[in-house]
Amino acid sequence: MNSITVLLVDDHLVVRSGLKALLGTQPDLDVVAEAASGEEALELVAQLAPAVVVMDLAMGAGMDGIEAIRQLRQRNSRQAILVFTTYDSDADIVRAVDAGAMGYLLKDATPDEIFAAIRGAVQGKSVMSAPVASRLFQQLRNPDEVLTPREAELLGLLTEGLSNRELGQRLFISEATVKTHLAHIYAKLGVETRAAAIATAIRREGMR
Amino acid sequence: MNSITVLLVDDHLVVRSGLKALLGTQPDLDVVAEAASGEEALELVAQLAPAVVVMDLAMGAGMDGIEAIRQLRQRNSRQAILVFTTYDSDADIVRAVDAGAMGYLLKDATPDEIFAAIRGAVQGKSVMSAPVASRLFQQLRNPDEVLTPREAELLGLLTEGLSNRELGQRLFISEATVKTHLAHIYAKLGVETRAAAIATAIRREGMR
DNA sequence: AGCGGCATCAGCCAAAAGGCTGAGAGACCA
DNA sequence: TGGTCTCTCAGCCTTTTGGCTGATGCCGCT
Repeated sequence: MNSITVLLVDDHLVVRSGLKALLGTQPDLDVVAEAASGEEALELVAQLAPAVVVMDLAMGAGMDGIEAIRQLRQRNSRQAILVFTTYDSDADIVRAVDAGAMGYLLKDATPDEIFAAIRGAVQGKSVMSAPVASRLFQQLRNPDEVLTPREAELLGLLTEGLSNRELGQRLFISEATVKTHLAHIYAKLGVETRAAAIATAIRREGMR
Repeated sequence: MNSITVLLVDDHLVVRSGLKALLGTQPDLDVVAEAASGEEALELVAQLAPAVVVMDLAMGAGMDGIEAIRQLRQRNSRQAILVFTTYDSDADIVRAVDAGAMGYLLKDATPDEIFAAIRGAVQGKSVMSAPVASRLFQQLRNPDEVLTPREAELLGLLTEGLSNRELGQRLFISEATVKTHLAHIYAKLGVETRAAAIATAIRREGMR
């Protein structure tokens, strides 16, 4: 019947045309437009009101995917938003779901997974790749491992390579307090040294 | 005339088909095969002897792109190898060129750039995206800041969060030697602590 | 009022990391 | 052959980190 209208958002032309070619093999899926940036996506959604938006998170310049999702939600548009990206970083997943994404697919998903996700999304089903799902579950199962705001702040500075003294100065707290926070952070991250903390933080939060 | 035969190597189906669609618009470019892994690529090159191999560096499982390039070179095959990847990390660029890549393109390159690169590659020209080129130049201008192989190896392990003792055990060298290497690495990276070294290494090398 | 979570700080001690100097072996190159 | 680079190792000393214990004030919830 009515085919499902799809908007593709990805800053890489190659990915867009690949996805378009792929979706073109399905009679019920209809790619009505492509956007190379978040801004473009917002415009096209307003104009075309596609049923599904398939969106990459990393966008070269300007608004990133997360922000685009958030803005789409705010304009209470009723598109189902599917994240389609290369990386499965904890922070990205949580932020995307939080911003209002219906599903989260990795770029190495099989065609069938992609089709199923899009069809599911319009029906309100939320679909995600297996590795993504497992990460989400882990977040939910271990709320103990969620950093407090202050700890997160400290961890952020930690990944810049600051020493305890510098951390203290930057946050206007004593070195003793810095050490206390660090101990908590290490425990929550499951590491024992600041080096490991930095490594896991940068890798798992997708910090750059 | 004789069209240019191309082999695409990328673990993402979407990227492959996008690239294929793109190259399909050019009468003189002929995608004769696609590979999803380094191993597959080696096989297909042996069978089909394409004129150009367009290869992603990050391959999900098994042999990565760099290794594939190296092996292709060792089998003194005469393909021109073009790297086509998302990130422009210093280490990747150097390693790819070192392994024998003819060119280095980023995935946000325009179609024309991609076409030109492929055509240039078969003629022995080496082509690279502007940001890539500038990084390479910087490397050439500051040879003092280039890590030795051993140092790079150590830095790689460092970003896993290992201690000096663990580094030594892993590399079969004494802790004293580890500290020597680290001192050199810090000097070259322009940092003073391992924390900062890890931070800059992960961020600038695109390590994950 | 009481309890728990959060942020703050202190002191003590052991372990790890970092700065410095010096040095030998092998590879490579002019 | 001599110079340079790389990798290897040692000792010594200072600074930094990390582990542990304990403590205070604040806020929010019951």
